[in-house]
Amino acid sequence: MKKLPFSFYRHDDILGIARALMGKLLVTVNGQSVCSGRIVELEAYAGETDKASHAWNGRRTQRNEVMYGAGGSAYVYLCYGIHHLFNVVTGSADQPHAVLIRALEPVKGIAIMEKRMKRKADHTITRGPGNLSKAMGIDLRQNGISLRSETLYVADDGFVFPDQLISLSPRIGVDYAGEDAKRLYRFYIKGNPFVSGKPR
DNA sequence: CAGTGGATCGTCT
DNA sequence: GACGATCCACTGG
Repeated sequence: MKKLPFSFYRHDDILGIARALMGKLLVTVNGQSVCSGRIVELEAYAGETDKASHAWNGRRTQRNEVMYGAGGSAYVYLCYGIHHLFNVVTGSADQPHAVLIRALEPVKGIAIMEKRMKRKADHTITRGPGNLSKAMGIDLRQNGISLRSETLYVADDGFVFPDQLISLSPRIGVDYAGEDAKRLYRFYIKGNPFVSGKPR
């Protein structure tokens, strides 16, 4: 079980990185509490040329500043005033690519997740970007930190999903993005109950 | 089931 | 002052 090296993130093949992140482990550590989950759904956001991205057309604000740093850090922001959405920043410096993590299959720390969610674990406990952040204890405090931190990291335990299990679709909730909304930038595991949306 | 609307607040105009 | 890379409860069929 190894933390991914920065070289994993710091190049501009955003779709290649997205594909490679499928099946990796997201880990959070809070004191004695360790939680981890396997990535089963995500979306790529292709920087300045992608209308669905916060960095579209070179948009650069206090909020999305971390996207413009070199890959390998966390971009967390608040959505609808309620949900924290967790992104993996990728690309070389000034190349504001990111991958939104949308669903995990819980691996460790399920009792801790239940406590955070105030309910019993089921297939929805880490389903959807808002839910997984809450279950994993991710919020704005993690914005900008390294993905090789003690308290937050992405790891490879050798597990790989075969290509035949991976499906592509348009991204969720980006209808405003015109032609870019049609891009097949969402990756998910076929039939996995932790994947958001309707089964397909 | 599908469709609708409320929650709730940091961020940008 | 408006709105969002969401979620869930609630409605009606």
